[in-house]
Amino acid sequence: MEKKKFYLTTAIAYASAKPHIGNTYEIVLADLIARAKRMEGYDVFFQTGTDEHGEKIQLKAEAAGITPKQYVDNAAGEIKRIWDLMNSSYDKFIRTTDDYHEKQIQKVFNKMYKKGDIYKGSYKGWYCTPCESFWTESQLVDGKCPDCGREVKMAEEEAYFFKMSKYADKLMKYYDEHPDFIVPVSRKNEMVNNFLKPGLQDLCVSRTSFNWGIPVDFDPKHVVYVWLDALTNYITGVGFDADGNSSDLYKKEWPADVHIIGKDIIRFHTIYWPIFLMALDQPLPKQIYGHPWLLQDGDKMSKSKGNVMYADDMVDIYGIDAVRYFLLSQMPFDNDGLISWDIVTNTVNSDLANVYGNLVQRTISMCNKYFGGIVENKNVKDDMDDDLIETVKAAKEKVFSKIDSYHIADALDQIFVVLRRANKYIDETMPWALAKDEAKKDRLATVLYNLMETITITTTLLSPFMPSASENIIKQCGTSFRAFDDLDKFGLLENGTKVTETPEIIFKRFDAKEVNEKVEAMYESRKAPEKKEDKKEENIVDISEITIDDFAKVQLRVGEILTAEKVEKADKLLKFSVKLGEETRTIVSGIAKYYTPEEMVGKQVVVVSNLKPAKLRGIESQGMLLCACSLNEDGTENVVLVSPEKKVKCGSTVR
RNA sequence: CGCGGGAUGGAGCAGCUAGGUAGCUCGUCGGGCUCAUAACCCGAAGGUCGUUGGUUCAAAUCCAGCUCCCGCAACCA
Repeated sequence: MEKKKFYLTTAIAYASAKPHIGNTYEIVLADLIARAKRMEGYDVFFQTGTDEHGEKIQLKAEAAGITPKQYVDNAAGEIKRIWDLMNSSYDKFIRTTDDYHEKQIQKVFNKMYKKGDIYKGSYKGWYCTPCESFWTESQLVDGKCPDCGREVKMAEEEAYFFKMSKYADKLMKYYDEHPDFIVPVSRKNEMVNNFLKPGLQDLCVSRTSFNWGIPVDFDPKHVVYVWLDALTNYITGVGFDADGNSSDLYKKEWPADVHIIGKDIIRFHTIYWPIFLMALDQPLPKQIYGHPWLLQDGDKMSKSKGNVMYADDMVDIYGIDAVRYFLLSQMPFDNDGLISWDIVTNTVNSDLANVYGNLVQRTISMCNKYFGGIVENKNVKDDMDDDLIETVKAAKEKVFSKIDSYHIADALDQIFVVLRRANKYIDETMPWALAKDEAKKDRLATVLYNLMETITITTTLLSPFMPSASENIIKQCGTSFRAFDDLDKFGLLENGTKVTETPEIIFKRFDAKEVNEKVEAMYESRKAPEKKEDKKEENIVDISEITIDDFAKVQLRVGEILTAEKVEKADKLLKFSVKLGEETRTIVSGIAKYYTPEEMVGKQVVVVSNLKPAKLRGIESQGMLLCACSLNEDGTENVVLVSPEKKVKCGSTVR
């Protein structure tokens, strides 16, 4: 019988920075599913890769003084290194800078254009020249600029658009007919209520403001929008051809069985991606699973907060499989998971070392001690065996049904129920007592056989989660992985199996204090060089000296705050009118978290008075308030207004 | 009133779709055992299931209001 195919993908990782442990979760999760499916007998194709275009990468490359291509080569290499380090068994690693991909994107764009789904248009709107901004009809006040009240004119900026709305009904219908399309379901409602019901806007699918992207071949000053570029990897990677000459691999694998993605990009995968596919007359993926995030100290992980946890650092300390285990066991199905060095240490110790590792260790050493390492079932049964055996036999079904519904932590928990049961079985049967009585030798043999059989089956079940550790254990047990079809049977372990004479500890215990010291030292040793690099990369201006003339360009003046109010629908912004000598200006500032409007009124502040006006939440801010900013111990920001030390005349210059 | 999620013993979670004695892991305390990685096994303490009201013989579970957190969106000159 031919094997059923199973095509799964991760989202492709954005090649702008080293992936942290939260990003790494996704590849481990996908890898687990891939391995589990292979074990079940599916013919699995597993694709991952990197997303390498876009303005952000262009800017980062410029800041680093290298070409974007050099930048992404480097970043993609780093991502691939970590994916490999985590022992992920992908079949294909696609990069959006691969030439076959770029060529297909151009074809796809062309095809959509010819079909009429993409049209050349413009950000058209009412343009206020002094304010340099576009307004929609509804934003205008009496037909004039809502900001400055001046005349506006109809203006355009050239761009290509995709007719999203054309496919909206079809997409809704697809949702209805495929209730499992979006997992978890709660996300589906979010998409429908937020985007489909209000009506889909046409999506701008080209950019002219930067050039690091795939050029539109018939209009090369445009670059293809990154999401159209990135999403399409799922078909180009397996050989899709827009002209109809798709590869056999494509014909076999597409549609994908599941796209595994982070919950933050569900919208792109459940709305734009299916619609792009409809436009190409291709079938839609069967399922999108938007997994939750790993939060560090209750916060979304981000580089700016420092002390970010990386997979390779964790592997250095705990080992690959312990890290994989942690990621997979810690993440709830529908809720964000937590991570910290203490939590990892604790989890690894209590689950892997105490329950699993120790069970293996004590069982092997008893086999050696009492029977010279030979495992043999003498069939001296006891009622107390039944519960253990039933628990073992029931595990397979439970584990795989949990994996199928992406309840990964629950699947692991099912296995650990068996392992805990086995530890208890040792206490119930008391092998050391049996060993003292020669007449009970055969009973003792059976007890140890039951334990070894339990270890063989559970270790096989654990192998997709922890491939190399389970292989190691199976080897120490002197046996081999149990076949999938036999996982719900008990008693297939061959008599005469010989365990290793020299068992080695597979999961050792860690001392939380030692781990923390190690981590401290690691962060410390890294601090100095990394800081420099960061500055070079992101804040090139900060480190270069300026001349007095440069400084003279900045006009600082003292202003007095006349009024202050909150900006509607923006929780960070306060709007001020500030008196600067004769004139009064409107200034918007993001300090609502630190100051209330009331306490601001009457204060004298330092204002950058010749800053180019900018629009914030639709309000023009004509200057900037100076604040002293620092990071608190707990990572939160402390922001304090800079104010003249004595009352001075309004509008005084500051130098 | 932009959209959505959450609130369950000290910590992290399950239970809620189909109401009926509140469950798991970790931690704490007491005991047991000695094959094992100071591990393993047993027992105990600890919760009026965010709050108020409603439906019901019966509500963590269904309904309504409220409070507080967290995401998305917007936004930090």
